[in-house]
Amino acid sequence: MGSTESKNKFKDFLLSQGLKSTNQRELILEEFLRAGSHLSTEELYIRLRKKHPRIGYATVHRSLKLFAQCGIAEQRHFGDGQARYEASDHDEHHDHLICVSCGKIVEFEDPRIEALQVEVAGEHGFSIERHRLELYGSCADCSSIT
Amino acid sequence: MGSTESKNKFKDFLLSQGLKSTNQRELILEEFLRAGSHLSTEELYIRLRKKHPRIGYATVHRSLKLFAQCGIAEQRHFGDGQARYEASDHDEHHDHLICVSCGKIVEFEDPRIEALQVEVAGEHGFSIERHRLELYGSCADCSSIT
DNA sequence: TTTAAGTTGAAATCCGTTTTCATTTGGGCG
DNA sequence: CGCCCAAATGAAAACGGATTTCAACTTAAA
Repeated sequence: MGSTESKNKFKDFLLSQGLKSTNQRELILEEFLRAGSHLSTEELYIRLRKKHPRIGYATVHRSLKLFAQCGIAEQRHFGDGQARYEASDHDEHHDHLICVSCGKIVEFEDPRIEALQVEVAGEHGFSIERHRLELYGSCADCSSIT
Repeated sequence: MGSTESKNKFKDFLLSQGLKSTNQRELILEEFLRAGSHLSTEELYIRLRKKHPRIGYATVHRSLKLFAQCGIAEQRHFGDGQARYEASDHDEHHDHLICVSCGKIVEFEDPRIEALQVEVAGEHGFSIERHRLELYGSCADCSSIT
């Protein structure tokens, strides 16, 4: 999903919900799209603060929730106790490789794994709505150092 | 891992770390093993409280951490913000199916998925230490109701 | 026993998240 | 344009689970 597309989708969402388009929301969305994925609320807040010191943490938090509601962002939890948000591709699901050493996060996608998930779930009578797959280990850089 | 085996492993662990075997720790471990898996600290605490009102939440919390440290339990997070613990099988890894409707948790294991995970990680230069795979959806019971 | 070190439970603290509330702002309407 | 009201904002407070503190109490080794 492109940057312009996300912005339009957000505007439509605000309109449809009777919510208002504000300067803060625009700034936050822009920074969110610019910043690359997997940011925590805190990280995004700090980035914004540099250029726009009057923006409050609560507004960043609330905006991220709105982004998630309208489908341009997704909330993730990688076990460090913080919620992280990533811009969503929407038609393209993906999973994550996380380096336990340097924290690098790589996205991947494998239809074979997805297919097996559906199969296994079926064997237990489940129909899957969504899933979470995270692989934790060492990336190439960190493996070579040790 | 059998119940007796876990108890012995815990005792060995305590000894090896210069920690003490106490009545509370025994009670908590017994109730933990009896209770079936995926309990939160809170849930285990409530169960214990019925028979042993003098046991404190902090002690339950600390004991569960010890169980995890010595390898007889594993901590899990299923996205409801609470840590849950399960007795660990240790040589047998498994993943989870979670019913979003009734909260039922089913364990499963699929070597084909595991193999693909290793393969995909390798393509990105990662070596996997551990992973998390959770499938969220509706179980057979809940699907048939709706 | 005596004693030093570890443990306990209640309460306090931590820390990310979420809410409150007084004030400000957006934008529809005359 | 200005008015007005609902929505939004930001600072601070509240929240909730996890963790720590600390004085009193156990454990187990000598």
